[in-house]
Amino acid sequence: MARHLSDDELAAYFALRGAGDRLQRVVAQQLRAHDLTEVQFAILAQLGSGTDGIGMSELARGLVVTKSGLTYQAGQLESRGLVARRPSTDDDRGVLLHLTPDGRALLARVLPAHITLVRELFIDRIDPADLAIVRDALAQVARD
Amino acid sequence: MARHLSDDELAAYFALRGAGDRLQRVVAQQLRAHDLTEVQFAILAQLGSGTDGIGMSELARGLVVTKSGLTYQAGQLESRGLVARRPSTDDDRGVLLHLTPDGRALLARVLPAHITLVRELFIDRIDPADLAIVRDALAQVARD
DNA sequence: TATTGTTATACTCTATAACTATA
DNA sequence: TATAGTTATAGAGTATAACAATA
Repeated sequence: MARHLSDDELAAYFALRGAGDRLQRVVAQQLRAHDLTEVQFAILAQLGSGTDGIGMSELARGLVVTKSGLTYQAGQLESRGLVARRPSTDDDRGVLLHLTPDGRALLARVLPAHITLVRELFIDRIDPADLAIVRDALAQVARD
Repeated sequence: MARHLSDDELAAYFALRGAGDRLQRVVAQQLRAHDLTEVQFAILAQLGSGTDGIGMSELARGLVVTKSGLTYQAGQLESRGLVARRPSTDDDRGVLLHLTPDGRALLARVLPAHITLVRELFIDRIDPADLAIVRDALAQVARD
């Protein structure tokens, strides 16, 4: 078992944490301007990917939160008219969460700003020739 | 202004967020086994870098938290005997926070496990030839 | 029996503002 | 006046456990 990290390895680790933290902080700040937290944005983004609505349990698993935590956040978003609950047709226990038109409109306003931020802070700072290497390397880290 | 991200760019962004989130989640889990939160670990790690103690305001700025937030966390750590407050000699308003022997001992137990985790999850998954590229690229993202 | 979703509840953490003391 | 640090306080968010309804 290795007992230490070399200077280069430590620098790489700090760079990863620094980049991840920076991006998270700036994104959170941008979302706050739309009165959204990161969790709420993640919910809207998930719901925006499909068109059919997503069950509460499945959504909670995908976002790595508890069911009760999601119930709370869904309530917050529902009270603002951004999402709505619909009973599931296949499973009488189920509830499908989906975007309202207002929710979809908000997402459509927020996403471009989000993308611009990602470009400014991340993509545009990396030599295009290196981007594939960075992508593949980081994908390995996220891999189970 | 660019209005979208290419598939490759999007994949790179997801990889960065995925890697950052993954690392944060796993590290938090490991720290929880020592009854430490990430903030508390960050405080201990900062205090462990030097030997002289750090002022509350300076520490709060470094960790991007408010003074009152740090007062709370310092109180948590102090009640567990991991840190101690000492009045500053140069500035009668100041308080220097420093590690107790117990705090230093805990840090000495936690750090190797932390380093092993970083190696397993990050360093060892990247081709050594690519590590410098990843490091430099990510350092650009963290840069102001 | 297991799963879906909600509720009640308690707890942790964070920030704001007010305050004291010193620079 | 500004800064160091604490305190009081309130608010947001999260998890646990108990619950009802359905699979």
